[in-house]
Amino acid sequence: MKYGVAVDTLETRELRYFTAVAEELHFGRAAERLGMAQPPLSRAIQQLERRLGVSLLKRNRRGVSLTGAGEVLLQEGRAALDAITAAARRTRRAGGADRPGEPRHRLVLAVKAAAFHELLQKLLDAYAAEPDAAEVEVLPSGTCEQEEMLRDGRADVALMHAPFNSLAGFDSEELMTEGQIAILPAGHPLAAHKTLSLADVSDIPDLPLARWSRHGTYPPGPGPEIHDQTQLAQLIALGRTVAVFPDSARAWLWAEHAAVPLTDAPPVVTHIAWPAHSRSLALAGLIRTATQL
Amino acid sequence: MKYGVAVDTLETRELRYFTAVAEELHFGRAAERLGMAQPPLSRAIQQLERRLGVSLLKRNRRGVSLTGAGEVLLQEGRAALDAITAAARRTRRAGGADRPGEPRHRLVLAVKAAAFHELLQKLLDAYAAEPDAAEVEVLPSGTCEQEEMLRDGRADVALMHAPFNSLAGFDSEELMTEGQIAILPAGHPLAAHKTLSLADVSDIPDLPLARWSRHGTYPPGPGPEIHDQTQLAQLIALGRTVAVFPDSARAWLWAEHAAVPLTDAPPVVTHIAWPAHSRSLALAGLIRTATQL
DNA sequence: CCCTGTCATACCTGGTAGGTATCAGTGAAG
DNA sequence: CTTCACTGATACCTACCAGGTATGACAGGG
Repeated sequence: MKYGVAVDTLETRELRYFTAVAEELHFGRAAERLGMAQPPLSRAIQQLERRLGVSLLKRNRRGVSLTGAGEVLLQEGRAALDAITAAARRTRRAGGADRPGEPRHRLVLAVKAAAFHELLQKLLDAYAAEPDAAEVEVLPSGTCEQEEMLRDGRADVALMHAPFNSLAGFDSEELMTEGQIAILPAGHPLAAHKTLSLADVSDIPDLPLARWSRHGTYPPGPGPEIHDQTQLAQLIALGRTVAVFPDSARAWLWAEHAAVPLTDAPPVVTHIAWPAHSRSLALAGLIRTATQL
Repeated sequence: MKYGVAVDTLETRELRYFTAVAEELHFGRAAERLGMAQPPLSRAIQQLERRLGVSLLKRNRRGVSLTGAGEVLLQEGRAALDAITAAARRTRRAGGADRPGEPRHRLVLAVKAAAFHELLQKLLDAYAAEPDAAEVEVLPSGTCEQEEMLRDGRADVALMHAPFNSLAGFDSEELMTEGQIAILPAGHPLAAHKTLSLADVSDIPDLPLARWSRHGTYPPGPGPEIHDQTQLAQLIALGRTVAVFPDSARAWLWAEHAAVPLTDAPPVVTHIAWPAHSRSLALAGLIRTATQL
């Protein structure tokens, strides 16, 4: 009996296999995705179920579906796999930094592409002036992708916009709060208003709200599909759409744009966020700098 | 070349091995703790370092110490191992619950032993009255151990006392806020005061503050070492110590005790907290019940 | 009724994890 | 200076098991 102890442990391989099957709901496709043959995959899952003493998949005629325990393992397994790859990435990033003078840890800061201009600039400048500042790599991320990047170790720290980003699972500090504005074509009648409400801009007949891409998919609606800010700026300038942004977006407005404050939009809070278990000195320095801005 | 792809992945075994060595700082002892011989352990760590392309340990004459990258891997690896065992535990707990009627997920609620009496009672009663309530197992935990229990899957949800527990890394909802009181022997001169300050109780000559155990160790100081509330209650009754508690501790005071509000003690906020990635319906129900108390 | 698509089973093979024996370096003690 | 004690590394071997191929069992659809 080699097992019988340590049944509360899973192997990385098992997590990867199960996740693939649970996502594909098809052993053949999952095996293909994993770059292996189907039979060993079937067997591995069976062994996993036997070891855990739990049935994870319902093998129906024509396909596979998850049991309750399977759903739990999919959730928890993804989190665990993220933690594992994060460990590998961060370790590798910290490596090689031992010999040349200081342990000059490189920090990766995830930032929503084309946001936080001013704040980011100030932060980087202030931090670079610190005596023992680490090198900071700014990693542009797609819409609301920062959470993933922190979780899987691509980034060490991120600037986030509550309530758009979820701070759940991270440590964070509040940096600033701002209102939101509607960005309209300069010539539009509504652009003349001193203020607007969300209701005012959410159904302007000729100006549907733009829809941002998130992981390649778009929320439903009539508006144009957008995946970068320049694109959006152009569509607004052309009088084809309207968008709602935090106040600091004024920094990149064009002459053809008009900004009108929204009275009832929730305030946007910018946070600096990082994995709760982080203990890096370099990170601590960056956070200190940020909160003292 | 079998590797060359997927270098950003670590095996559970490798994480366990490295963690053991990093904690013991001694290959022999680590191997013993892992129940294996020393040579394969040495080799495994070497392979790990080669795969990551990073040196993790400094092999000095007489023992081993961690490099910067090693420190990072120890931190991140512990988090990953916790996530892995949490996945196994929670999956197993969810198992077998598929067939009998509803997927009757069992929830484990971690509670600091002998705290939250009233609130806990109300919560359990209210939740049990819900139509599709899961079975809730109350898991008593030592001082400030709830975080670990959530992290490694022994618990699904916890009641925590900010600022004593750190909510970092979890999702949480605030349940109640209360002041703190000093609990003194009834006959003591200070017991006659209407209010006290922290300074007043922190150095009463004849009543040193009690020191709570945390993971078997005690903070330094002159006071008696305490590891359960009954013990403490008795020592206070005997006039040997004084303690500071949230207001709700009045529920378990003895006749020989006197409670005096503290004016400058930070308020204690009771939270219900859970892993941020949790998606369980049963958990959501419990949280909803808690916030509506 | 056959054909197709699905997952499971049977059997084989190679890589590798882990064991034992031993080496090699270093500090302490005599 | 020599020797001993204690450390981690190396050499070599074996057994296990992960993964491959071939095939079976079973269900639906034409």
